[in-house]
Amino acid sequence: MSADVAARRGIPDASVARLPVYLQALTSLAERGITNVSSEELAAAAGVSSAKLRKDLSHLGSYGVRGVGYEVDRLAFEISTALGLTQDWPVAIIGMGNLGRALAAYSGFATRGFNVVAVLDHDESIVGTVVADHAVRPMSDLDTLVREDKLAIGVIATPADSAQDVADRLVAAGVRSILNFAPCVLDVPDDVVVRKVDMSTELQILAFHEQRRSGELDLTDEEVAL
Amino acid sequence: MSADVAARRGIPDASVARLPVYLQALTSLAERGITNVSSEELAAAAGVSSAKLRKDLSHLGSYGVRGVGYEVDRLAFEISTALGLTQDWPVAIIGMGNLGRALAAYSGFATRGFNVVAVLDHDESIVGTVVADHAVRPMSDLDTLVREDKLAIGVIATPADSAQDVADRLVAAGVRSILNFAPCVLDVPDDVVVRKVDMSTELQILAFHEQRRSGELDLTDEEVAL
DNA sequence: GCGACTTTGTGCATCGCTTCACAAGTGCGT
DNA sequence: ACGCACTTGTGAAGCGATGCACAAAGTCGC
Repeated sequence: MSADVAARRGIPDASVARLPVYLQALTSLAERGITNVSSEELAAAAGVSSAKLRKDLSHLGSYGVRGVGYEVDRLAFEISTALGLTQDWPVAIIGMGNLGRALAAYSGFATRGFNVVAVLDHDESIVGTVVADHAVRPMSDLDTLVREDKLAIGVIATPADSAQDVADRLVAAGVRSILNFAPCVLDVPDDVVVRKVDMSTELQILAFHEQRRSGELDLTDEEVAL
Repeated sequence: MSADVAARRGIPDASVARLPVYLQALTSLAERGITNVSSEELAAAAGVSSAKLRKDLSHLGSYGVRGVGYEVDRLAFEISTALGLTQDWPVAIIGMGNLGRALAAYSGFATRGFNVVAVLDHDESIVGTVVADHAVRPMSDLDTLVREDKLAIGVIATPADSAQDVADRLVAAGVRSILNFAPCVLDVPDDVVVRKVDMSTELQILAFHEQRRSGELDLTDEEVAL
């Protein structure tokens, strides 16, 4: 019961962000027929240290057996429960450009607790066309979706200059979780959670490291004073 | 000169990860004709605290004027320099599924110092077809691309089960920066930098917060002992 | 049963990032 | 020329995450 409390309150954000990775690793192990795993092995599969893994899992409860390790299926279930994946979350994708269509067609949603209930677009000429088995709906359908389909998560796949407007409409309709693919910062109320995915940002971070590497070569020439 | 040292060494990872956001905000401000900005204003536009912004910028050097603020163009240039965006980085996209094609068509690359020099796929029946002005090339072209086009960054847009194999080929060819869109953990040597972008992971984090919110309602009933 | 071995869960020290608070520096009005 | 209002840059304190090391708790062989 104390574990149940920990599962709801005070799991560090850094731990939460790693739980999906552990779940991926566990699923992969299960597919290979592995039923038991030690923290050392699972940590290696997830690319983290074993101490970190054990500390993360300890926030969920005590689901391992000392001297043995973790049962793969059991641990996957417990992580799924902690993440709230025992229920299906209705998701809507807004913006049917290249990226939006790719996301709509992506099969990874359905496999783990997410259900694309609708795809929308602002453009009247696109509304009505079919993308990945979904008829594209107009933005005005948002309220209906929240009310009737219990829409909980909105995915923004529009250009940057439309993103804030879409976010405002999502918030107004009652959506409090947003995944933003547009390369811009969204301004939303405090109780709305936004996660940003931006490949330009990631590439720029890679460029930084790439540049730093090439800079290291002539570092010895310059910093003699250090 | 001391600023130049700081620009190369010891910029905290957390700061580097935010620099692209600042750059976005600055670009947006410049487009609106704004030439000067205070740390308070820029911080608001980037969604961070002004203290954090100033500390981040202080790692690059001292490019602000006390009592006035920052010149937008100048600061954008300095951040671009720190990130290594003054040169164009050659990028290759591997995997021409839905996502790979969407990425290849994405215009955001060219605008920010990245140049898609090639798109590749493992599947022989796709090789030779044209995607977004690029003829799809076979995986065996990787070595040539690194040698002749100075390919520095590889973008993996394949299914999860091919991703590790692609990563191994990239590393073998000499690529040391990888952006991974496949939902799996990549095992690479220490000197290779991998950034992972995974919408399933992000959705699961959103699901956690969404579930925690609904759990808070009956929290008062349960935790009387606390 | 019992002792040797294995692995978890966790207190503690450490590290790095964030936040605070203010001295130092700049422009402006008078 | 001078003081006032404003904003940057930064030392120092605070906070959360990470890594270490080991006691607790279990299994296996005999």
